[in-house]
Amino acid sequence: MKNIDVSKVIDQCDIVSGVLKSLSHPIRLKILCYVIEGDRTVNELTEYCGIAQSSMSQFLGRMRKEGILSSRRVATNIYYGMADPKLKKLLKSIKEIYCK
Amino acid sequence: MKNIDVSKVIDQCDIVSGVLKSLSHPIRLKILCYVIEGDRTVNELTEYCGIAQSSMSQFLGRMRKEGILSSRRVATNIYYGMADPKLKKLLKSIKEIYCK
DNA sequence: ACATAATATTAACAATACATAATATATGCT
DNA sequence: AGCATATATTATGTATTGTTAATATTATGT
Repeated sequence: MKNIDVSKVIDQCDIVSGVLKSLSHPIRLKILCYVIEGDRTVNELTEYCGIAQSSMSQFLGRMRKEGILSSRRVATNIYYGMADPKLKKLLKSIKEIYCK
Repeated sequence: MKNIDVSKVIDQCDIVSGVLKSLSHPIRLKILCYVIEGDRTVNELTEYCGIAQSSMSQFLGRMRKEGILSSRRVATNIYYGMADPKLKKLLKSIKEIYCK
């Protein structure tokens, strides 16, 4: 196994902890775990998570601002998708570690 | 590459997001990145992070309660170490993803 | 142009987290 | 027993975050 070297994480603690903050809320994590399977509309996500539409919109808006989600409009629907390849990798790792 | 299957993450979103919350603060992340290299005393961690002793103690106490850090007393010093192998793995993954 | 469906924004409040200061506890030394 | 050092706890003010309700915007269909 490779040597443990977290020095670069330490240098970037502010940035990385910010990213992780996005995953630190159960609904946000649930959103991301759903969206990683494919783009979803706000409506789909709202029903899936069982929360108020306003809350969902705020969560999505926040994550879009943070650059981890992207959005595209199709008629009246807006599809959200994963915008950050690193986060995609991280979610997969999380699944590997916590769900086997 | 293996199929993406995050269904189990979804089942455990509450638990997993809780763990990630611990990494979502720059100082807590810094602490963990330092401790993963080997057990450290409160004093070492305090100086390393450059924060007040009381703050450090509260961060450490919190993470110990959450079960991600362990502590053992040696004379007047208390050494903190990683208590959770899964978190250890996760930190390594984070390093892989964000620091290469 | 109007009604409707989907999404976003704003405001107000409650809950949580952080920083700081002050005090308390535990251990070792003399 | 008394003192010094290391660590923990408590209390308080402040900031951040989450929730809810109300309102606004954007696009579609008639």
